[in-house]
Amino acid sequence: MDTSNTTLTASQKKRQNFSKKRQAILETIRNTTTHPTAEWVYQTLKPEYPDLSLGTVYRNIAAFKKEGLICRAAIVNGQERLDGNLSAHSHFICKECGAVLDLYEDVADPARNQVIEQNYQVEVEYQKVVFYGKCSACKSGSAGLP
Amino acid sequence: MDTSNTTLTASQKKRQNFSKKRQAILETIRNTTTHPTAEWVYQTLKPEYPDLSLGTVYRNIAAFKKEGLICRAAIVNGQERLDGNLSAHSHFICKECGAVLDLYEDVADPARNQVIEQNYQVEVEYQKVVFYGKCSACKSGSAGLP
DNA sequence: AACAATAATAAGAATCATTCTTAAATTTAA
DNA sequence: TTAAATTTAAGAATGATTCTTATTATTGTT
Repeated sequence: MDTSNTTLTASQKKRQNFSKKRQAILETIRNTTTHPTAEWVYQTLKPEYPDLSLGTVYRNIAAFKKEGLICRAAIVNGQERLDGNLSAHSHFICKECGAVLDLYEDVADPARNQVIEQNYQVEVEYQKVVFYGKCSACKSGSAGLP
Repeated sequence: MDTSNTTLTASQKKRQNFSKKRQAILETIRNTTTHPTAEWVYQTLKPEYPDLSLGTVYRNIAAFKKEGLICRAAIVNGQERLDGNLSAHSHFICKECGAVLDLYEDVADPARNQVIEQNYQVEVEYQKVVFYGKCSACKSGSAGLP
């Protein structure tokens, strides 16, 4: 059924032609390790794209997540924190200022998922380990929401 | 100053005299392993307390969390899932139906927190491990939001 | 370039979980 | 029982996110 020629589906075409704003939203998320909120992305791009709307940021974030280009790092104080880094890593969340840090220590026990699957008759796709506490800045009292 | 007599602070007194509704909200959360939402608690108690208001459920949940009587198991589909079980355990979240299961396998590595603290100059208070996938019901296609 | 089809956008309304306000009702202390 | 403090119901307000709609931009095709 027509799968061997060079015709692209509408969805494939769409993906090849990112608009400037869409591309900028993705790059902004990829180029930071702050695990930003949608609002932060919007405020960051607003100067360069004065007619950018918050709805566009949210709509593209939803699309990127569906396409697997970005993912959710966490929800902190009711706001989703995004992550453009898809490599396996875990996070530290500062309970005081809300900072989300990347941790690259090995925290996943490969044998563990199998044990869980057997003990509960579930299918484990992935797991997340999140550490909570105070970041170095908040430990020393030099706080301020990043 | 004045700490050795039997006088109780206002806050301590308050805690001794739970209203019926307040007590019922706490017991409802404690007596289920479904990790309910505030709305579920409300709907569950409404028949027995016809004049219960959702605001009362939310207000008491906030108080219980602050007092450490209950905690948050997770946020699933934008809703907080509560946990009256304060013992150390982790959770499995079904990506399909949103079920939150308790896992009692040992997943916390005591040495790990120290490594994280040293490597990042942070203060780790606790960590959470959450497994994501399909629960046994959703694996076999017999779904239905619990 | 001009056209039609498709996709992306800005603006703002709508939604949904949660929090807040207020006035009334209940409980407590004395 | 009376006054002070607490708790509540009801519903308004909030805040993050999603949806709607009309407009604009882009693409593929002549």
